[in-house]
Amino acid sequence: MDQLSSTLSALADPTRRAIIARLAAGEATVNELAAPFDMSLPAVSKHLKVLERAGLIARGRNAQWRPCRLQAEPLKEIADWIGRYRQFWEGSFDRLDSYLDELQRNDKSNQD
Amino acid sequence: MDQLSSTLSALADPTRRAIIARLAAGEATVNELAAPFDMSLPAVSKHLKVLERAGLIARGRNAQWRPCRLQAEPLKEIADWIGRYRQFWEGSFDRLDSYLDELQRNDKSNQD
DNA sequence: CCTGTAATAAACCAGAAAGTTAATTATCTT
DNA sequence: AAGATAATTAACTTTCTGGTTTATTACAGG
Repeated sequence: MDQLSSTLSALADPTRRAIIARLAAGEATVNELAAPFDMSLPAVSKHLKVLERAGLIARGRNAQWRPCRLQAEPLKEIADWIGRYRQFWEGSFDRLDSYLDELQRNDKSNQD
Repeated sequence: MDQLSSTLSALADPTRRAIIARLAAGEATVNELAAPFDMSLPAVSKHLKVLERAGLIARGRNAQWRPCRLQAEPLKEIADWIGRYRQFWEGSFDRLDSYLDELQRNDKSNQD
């Protein structure tokens, strides 16, 4: 799966977004991350694996703990993608102008 | 499913993102949208239903055609969510400062 | 060395997703 | 009324997802 798709699908789950939000406050162990959820530890462990495979978290090692930390870089790709459509939700816009702008931009960054 | 999750999961598919990109250039019928893909028409029809349920497209009616048009408003919610993490991918940052900023912001817009 | 704690792995299950082909509906055209 | 075109619906298959419980691995400390 491409990077953008795997980042988006990793984020398309409220539990995983909550984990990201928690990690924005700093490192945390698996048990700490799991505490707020009404869900087994292995379930949280699986969510972490999804986030890890998407490159959104990294895991260290400290004795029997695996502290997780946020790796936000993949979010940039989403921000970039969505930025192309900003004009479509921001107030009024002239569709033809928008289209022409888009075509011009496409000289450099295309696709998707 | 919550709005943010359904928008993110709708976008977590390259076919659907390509459809969005196409619609940014203006309305299109189902057959027009399906043309670039090596996939049956019903498959595309299903993708459109996913996008519609996420509020990302709207469908009109013109004789036997159902022209689709982009509705980008749900993207705003993603942009807002992701904006909270901008500091984490933009160059260097001081984590404690970031955290404190975040806490302050949370007085107003919380969750997720 | 045994026990407790942190975490992952394995095996399993139910339901959702993404595709297929064949059938159906709706509309225009002649 | 018949036929062609646009699109959806139905029925089905396969694979993925998100959860469970039980078992296993890895480490710390008495």
